[in-house]
Amino acid sequence: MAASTLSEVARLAGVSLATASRVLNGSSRKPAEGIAERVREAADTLGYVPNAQAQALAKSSSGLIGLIVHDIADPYFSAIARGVQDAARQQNRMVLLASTSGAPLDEREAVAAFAARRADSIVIAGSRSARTEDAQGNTELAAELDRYCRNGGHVGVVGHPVVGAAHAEGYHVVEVPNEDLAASLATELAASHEGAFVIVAGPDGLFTSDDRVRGFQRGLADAGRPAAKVIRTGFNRAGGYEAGPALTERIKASDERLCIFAVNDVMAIGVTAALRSDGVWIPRDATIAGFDDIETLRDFRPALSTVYLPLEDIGRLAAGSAAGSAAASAASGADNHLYAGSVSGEVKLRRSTEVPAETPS
Amino acid sequence: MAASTLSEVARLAGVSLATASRVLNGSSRKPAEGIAERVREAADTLGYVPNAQAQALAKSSSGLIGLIVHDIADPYFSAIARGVQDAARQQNRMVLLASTSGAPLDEREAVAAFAARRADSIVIAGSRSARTEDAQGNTELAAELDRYCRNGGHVGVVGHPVVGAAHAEGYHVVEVPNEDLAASLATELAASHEGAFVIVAGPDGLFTSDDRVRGFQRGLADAGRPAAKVIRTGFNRAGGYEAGPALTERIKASDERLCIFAVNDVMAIGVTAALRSDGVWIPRDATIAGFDDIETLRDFRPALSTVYLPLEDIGRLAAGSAAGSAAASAASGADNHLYAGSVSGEVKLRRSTEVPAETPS
DNA sequence: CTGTTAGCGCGTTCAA
DNA sequence: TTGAACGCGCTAACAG
Repeated sequence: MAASTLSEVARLAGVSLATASRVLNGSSRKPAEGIAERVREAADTLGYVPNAQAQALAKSSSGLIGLIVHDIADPYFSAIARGVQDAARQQNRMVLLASTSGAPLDEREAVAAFAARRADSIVIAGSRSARTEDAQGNTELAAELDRYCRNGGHVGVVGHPVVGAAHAEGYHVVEVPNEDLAASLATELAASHEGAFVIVAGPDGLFTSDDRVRGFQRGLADAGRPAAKVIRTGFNRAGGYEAGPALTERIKASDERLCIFAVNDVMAIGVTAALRSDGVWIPRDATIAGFDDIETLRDFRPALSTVYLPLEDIGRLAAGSAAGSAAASAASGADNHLYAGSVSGEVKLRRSTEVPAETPS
Repeated sequence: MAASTLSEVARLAGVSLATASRVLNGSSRKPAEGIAERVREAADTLGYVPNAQAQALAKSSSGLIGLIVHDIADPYFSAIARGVQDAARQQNRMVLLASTSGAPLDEREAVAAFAARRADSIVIAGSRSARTEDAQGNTELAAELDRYCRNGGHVGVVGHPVVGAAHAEGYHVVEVPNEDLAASLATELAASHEGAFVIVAGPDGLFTSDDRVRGFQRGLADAGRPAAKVIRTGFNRAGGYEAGPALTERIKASDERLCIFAVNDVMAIGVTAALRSDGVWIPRDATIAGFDDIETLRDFRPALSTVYLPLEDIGRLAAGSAAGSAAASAASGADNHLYAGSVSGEVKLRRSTEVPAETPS
């Protein structure tokens, strides 16, 4: 990766390094236009590309935003990534990507790598977990983040603070009202559904999943309904699919109509696919709702009832909380290094939870 | 972003910089274990994180892979991104992300930014375009890439070479047999479909789209069928949706069954949604096929006939062609700086192109 | 085997 | 305004 350097440009233009630097990169002091033109010309003929590494080293600011996701191919994360990317663009920065499949230790490693690259800020988009097997990983991740923040880094976390993380300066959280929205969803569903409810959830300890389960149960309770049974499975499409057989059995065994709440859309899709292969049709034989309102899934049939989440905005906010700390602080009085803004969602009832008016042919 | 430096560690451990460096970062020379332990301890208590920028500057190798996509939230690109990410992980590198919405000038800028960061290699995943309005952008992009390659950079392009790019050392292309696969698709469809065909394509000049159109027409011709009419629209879901009305009209006007080929899956989904809103049902009133076999869309009903593309492998290959140049060169005899490997796909006929056996109730 | 030294490419003080 | 010199943090030649 050899390329022409600033000193080469300076020599060709017959000026000093300092002058060339002032011309080519934004400086407060503006050299004479005559000289400037010569320098620019020299840079052009040499095909000069400033070495960002060296600039970063000299200025100690890299122009990098680190983004940590579980899986970039998951539409949930790629939507957030788009938001982060957008914010980065506006801040004139670039996005460094890391996929960790959710393991705290991998995330710790990613944070360390970002810190090594002196990323200006880090966005952590994956759901936090409180599972015992993740305890050590969480501790180490928290320590790594803490150190990063202490060194002047900014962190934006989506959803929940990292377990055990200190409320350090520069540490921000984009709050996602998973619980309240799930409660609203339950309330609305309870209004039209008379049978029982079942929740297809992610592994115990996964905050996002747990929040949605808790909220849904609360909504049910508020509506005077008994708590739903909870099936634990993987937090992805495959997990939903695996939950299929148990659900099929329950549906076929009872005359009562069942309403399934899968804690995210891709799980709901997995469940639907599994049920379908068993001859159970939505919404004829049972109804189902998801969460996230994933864009790619909106054309699904039956249209999936779900909760819309402004994923792109979430990413933008998380990425922006680093650069726009001042604004965020101004908006919220106290506790301003924890708060990075919050977003709201919206319950979307669609065909998958419609109660059929009458039996079709 | 201040952090403890190597010299601080060295001082605390009572050794020289060089020794500390040798201990903490991989070096051929291994210091005595007693000293090494002291250094590691010092690094640990200081929370030392090596400055990758400085390392890169000294070694002139950044450990960065630049990835250029049109839109990271598009499942096609996020699947490729996953592959790139995976390859990066294996190479012990990190991925730098840039979304450009397909404008060559934006891509040029991204390449420059990657070059500035001294990325070891750059992967360009978006479709190339030969539209006249992109001519200047293509030229500049090609020039930028050329310079990058000449400076020792490696480039991996998915699908088509950048228009006008020199076949420079370090320039690789992952060939995607869009045309042949589209021809196969046409052949298989022609075997069971008796009516006319229509193609819903992207803008004229978009290589990926044009290739698929050409291949499909060729397959049709080989099967003794007349060429399909081509509707030009946006290369995304919205484009497909917009093509709906025209298709509806055609379908309702004629008694003949129509088979639609949308040049990618998301367009096919858009078309399907539009038709459905007009009361046209797939595969009852018409059939449709897409291209890409997007994972998130596999649970769609009616199941979409399409052409499977190993997107993740494509990303892996494109990213690997930089690091594994030697292997790639060995595999292909001549022309080895252009060839980075090729992939194959597979026609997947599903329900969306099934001819109904008889009319249901 | 260890320590010293000279860059890597650039920003930024200082004098001039 | 311009230029010379130093330092950013680290690696890789040397010398010891």
